[in-house]
Amino acid sequence: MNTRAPLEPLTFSIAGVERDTGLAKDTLRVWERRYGFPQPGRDAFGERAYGLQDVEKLRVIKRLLDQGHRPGRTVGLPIEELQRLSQGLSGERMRATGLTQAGSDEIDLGEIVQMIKEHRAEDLRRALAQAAITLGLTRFVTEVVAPLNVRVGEAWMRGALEVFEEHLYTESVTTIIRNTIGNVPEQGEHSTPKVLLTTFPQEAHALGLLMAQSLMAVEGCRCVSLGTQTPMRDIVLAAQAHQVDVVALSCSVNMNPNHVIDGLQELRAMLPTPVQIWAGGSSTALRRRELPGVLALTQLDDIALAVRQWRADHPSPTR
Amino acid sequence: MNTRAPLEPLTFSIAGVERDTGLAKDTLRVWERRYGFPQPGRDAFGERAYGLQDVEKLRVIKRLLDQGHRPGRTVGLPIEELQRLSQGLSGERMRATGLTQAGSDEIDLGEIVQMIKEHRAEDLRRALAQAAITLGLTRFVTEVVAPLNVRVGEAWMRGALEVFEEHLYTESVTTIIRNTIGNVPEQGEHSTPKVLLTTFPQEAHALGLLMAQSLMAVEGCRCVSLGTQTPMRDIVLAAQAHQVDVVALSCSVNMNPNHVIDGLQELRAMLPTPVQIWAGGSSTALRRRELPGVLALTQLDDIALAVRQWRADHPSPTR
DNA sequence: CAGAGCAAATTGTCTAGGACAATATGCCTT
DNA sequence: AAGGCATATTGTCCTAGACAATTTGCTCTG
Repeated sequence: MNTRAPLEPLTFSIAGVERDTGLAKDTLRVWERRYGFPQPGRDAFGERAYGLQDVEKLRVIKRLLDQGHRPGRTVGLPIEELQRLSQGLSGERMRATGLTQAGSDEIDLGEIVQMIKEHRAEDLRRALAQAAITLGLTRFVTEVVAPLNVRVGEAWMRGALEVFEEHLYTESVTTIIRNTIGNVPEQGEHSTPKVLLTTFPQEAHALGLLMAQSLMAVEGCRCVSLGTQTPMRDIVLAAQAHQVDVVALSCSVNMNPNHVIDGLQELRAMLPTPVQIWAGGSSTALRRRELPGVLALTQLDDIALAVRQWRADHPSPTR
Repeated sequence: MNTRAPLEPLTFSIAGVERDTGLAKDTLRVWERRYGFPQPGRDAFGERAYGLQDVEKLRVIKRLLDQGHRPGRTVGLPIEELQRLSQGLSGERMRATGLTQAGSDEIDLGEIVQMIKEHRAEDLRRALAQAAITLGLTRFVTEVVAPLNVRVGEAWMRGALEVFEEHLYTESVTTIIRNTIGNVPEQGEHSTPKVLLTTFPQEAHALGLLMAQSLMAVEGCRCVSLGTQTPMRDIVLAAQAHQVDVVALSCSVNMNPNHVIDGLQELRAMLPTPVQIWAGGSSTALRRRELPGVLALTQLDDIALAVRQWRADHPSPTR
């Protein structure tokens, strides 16, 4: 009925693994059948009990799959081999996409990561606030928060960061961005485009949404945010009620790529044609192939471009 | 491999229904087996195809379940009966809990509810911001937000408010409170008590936590918020890392009362004695019986009292 | 009459292996 | 090289049974 959470989670239930890795229960069972991995033990009730090592290996596999590897060639490989693949590819990718540990020249990101690890909450908040003021909201989000997210995410994957440390980071950044958005002058009733921001029901990650909102606010959009996890039906109802020009969805890596694609297509079918759909975030589904009627914004910079393109296509009639 | 989303979604796949209703696939199948509802047709491939009416009825059922109804007595009932139940319960509860429509004398809460229903997003934000400035943060939270939450909750129970309308309300209030907290002068490094704020993993409701944080900030506490859903283990680690005096938990009605009690007791056992535990929110568990070593704050006003009591018990040694 | 204790009913999630459509891969031909 | 086609891969759906966790309803007791 529920997942027994022992004080020391030596084992995970299949539901727990689904939560932690994003791999569906059916998938986990079929991998076990086909590839012989993972091969969880059984608890007193005959139910699968995954070890910590299994879960970690599954996380590595998940990342490789997201990068284009195939299950048949990765699941079943020893962990060292996977890490080699992971290393090789990430170096590859970094050079290919130019994703070096880039970031602002003016702000020392390493110093900020250090503050997180040393639990200097007040210093962290001050440093972030300082950076936001110095750089302005757009550069703060693109040059500080985005690369920090990458670093924090990687540290968390490596196990170098505790959950509560990541929570504090997220909360601090959220506070700073929200405060700074508050200082952006409010848009007039007739400025365009009007954008509805939210995430799908499976997506609980609020920070990406907030980052998108901040960039749009700076660009002069009228933003209506519903927060995270809005049911499909309500996204459609809200778009109609608020008469928005664009529906913007944030999809993080944690989401199942198939769910992202299905969701976007279903949404496209339910929304009237003039309403555009913009999908952003780090979900691999957005990089895979183009979806008709959906604009994929794979980088933060794309947001400003999309806004300008929209304005070029929709010249204001009365001014 | 994925669910075919027809252009006219006359039917939904089981995955689509899971997305739209939040009911797990396993649950949908077992309901069909046990209660004979829903009884979806089959598509060309022998897979379940749910009709639009089924999905709508399932949504109503889901809402009733969230309000405490039991599946055996709701699933299988005709739709009219369900709607009658939906109407009836909210009146019942209102009288039972004595939740009269109290609120600020100076702010017209009915007007604000009206704005939510009419989707006047900008007006809503303005009215809330206005109220926050006029009344100050403490009175805004206790006299405007708290009673509004009750009204919005009631309306939602009655089905008079759509999910997206509730989302917009929550998002708007969050924005205003966070902006206003930003204006509270920061506390010095030695002000006390230092409070860690968060919620248990099952509790996703962020607004109650934010309200508590705002009242504590006004009272001059040093607040460290981890946001919602921190694992038990990390609450303990964070309390130690940040050397807090108090751990404050927010528990809404949505939480299972037994989980609340178990969680609090477990936490009490893991935290050192000098660290106090304050538990607030509308969870019924807090009203039931006293827990040793846990301070239950059943009303918002209790927060200020608790802070003052703490200070009386812990006279500042160096000043 | 409130509360404690216990049996019975309810309910969500797990189990097993089989099936198959959608996609990706490999090979052959031009 | 580029296009077309057979084959392999892979995620999700299917059925039906089982059972632990919780809730409900009853009875006994102070």
